[in-house]
Amino acid sequence: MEKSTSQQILDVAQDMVRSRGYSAFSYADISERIGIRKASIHYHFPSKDELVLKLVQYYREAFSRSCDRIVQSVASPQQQLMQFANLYRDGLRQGQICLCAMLTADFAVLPQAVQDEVQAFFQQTEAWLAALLQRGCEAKVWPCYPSPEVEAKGLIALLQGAQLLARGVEDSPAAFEQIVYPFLASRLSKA
Amino acid sequence: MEKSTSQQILDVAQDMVRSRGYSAFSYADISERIGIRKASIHYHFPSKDELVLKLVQYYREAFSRSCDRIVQSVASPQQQLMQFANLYRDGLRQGQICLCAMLTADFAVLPQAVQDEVQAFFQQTEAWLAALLQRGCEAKVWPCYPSPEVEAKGLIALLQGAQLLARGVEDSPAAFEQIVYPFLASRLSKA
DNA sequence: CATCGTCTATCTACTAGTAGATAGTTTCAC
DNA sequence: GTGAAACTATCTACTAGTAGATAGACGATG
Repeated sequence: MEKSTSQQILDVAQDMVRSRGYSAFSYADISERIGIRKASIHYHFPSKDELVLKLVQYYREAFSRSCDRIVQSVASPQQQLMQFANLYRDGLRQGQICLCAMLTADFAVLPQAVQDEVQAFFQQTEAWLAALLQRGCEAKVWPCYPSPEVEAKGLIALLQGAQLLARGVEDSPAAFEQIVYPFLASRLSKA
Repeated sequence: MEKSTSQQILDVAQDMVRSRGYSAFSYADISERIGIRKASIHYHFPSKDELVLKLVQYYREAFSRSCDRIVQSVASPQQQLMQFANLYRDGLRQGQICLCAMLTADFAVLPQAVQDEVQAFFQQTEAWLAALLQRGCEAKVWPCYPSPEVEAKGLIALLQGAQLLARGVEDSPAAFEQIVYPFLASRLSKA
């Protein structure tokens, strides 16, 4: 069974926003990519704002599921942290950065509802990462820093900044790893 | 003496790109802000691409001068690093992030010449910061990490990511400090 | 008078969004 | 079951507005 039209629209829109940004993609672009007329896209998503809002909600759920999968499947906190970092690395192969990182750059031109959803994404991600850091601290696999929340914010900042810096380099995933891995190694080693 | 028209254009364009992004600002916006017709802006900068290219060159020079000032004026490497970090904090009050961070988000839609200039900016900044880290290491004010270049990349990634995360929060500069300062304190302490 | 900077007026291409029609499916009353 | 009504998903054709860009006129300055 093929994907529904609205799902195709969301997928293409996600790719475009993550690689080009909110202001640089249009209904005409989507229309061309999936072989459907502009008006048909408006049928599924009446306005661009609504499309992007749905997009962020959908992205937040998918990202949340990825985090759940990490928690459930893998043993050590170190491995979990590694997998979390690799979530940010993997989009780079297609020239994509985190949807909400891109939308944060475009923050000033977003409608309020989308801004709120982006903020909610970050709070959720920070909370998840802070919990992971806390588990690792309790399991004594890395040092206990004063505030797991602040530590989580710092890590997410690093991951997002590394995504930006890695763009425009020929081998983006490798550039990302070069920045992120030494940091993870030194910052979260047992000593 | 007032600023020249072309300088006014560059200043307004810089503000707009740093707050809204490349695709979300227009000649019409600039025209309105400085009270001049669109056609007059084309007289000074025939195309948007040329305007943005000049903008990045101008920004690179200005940023470079700020770095020079830091090197020359202040005593300790710690203070120099702090001032460098604060360069990234200060634009946040006006909702601005680093011009080249924004343009990296918009990377896919930029003409080649602008992409090259943005890359050059990062290389220059990394080199400057790596040199500062090396001086601090030799002066034994902080530990010597294996590669100052990689360390510099990581720091810049953190600063840019922190800028993104701090947007959309009510007091952005404070949010920026909350992320960056603990990191600088722990990562670059003498022990 | 010639250059500089600005203007008005215009252009083409594109933007998001709408109107109205249509083909195919589903629902439901009889 | 049949037929009417409603719904889904698409289309063509259009709107009003904006994008970057250009041609040519105008006034000032030196």
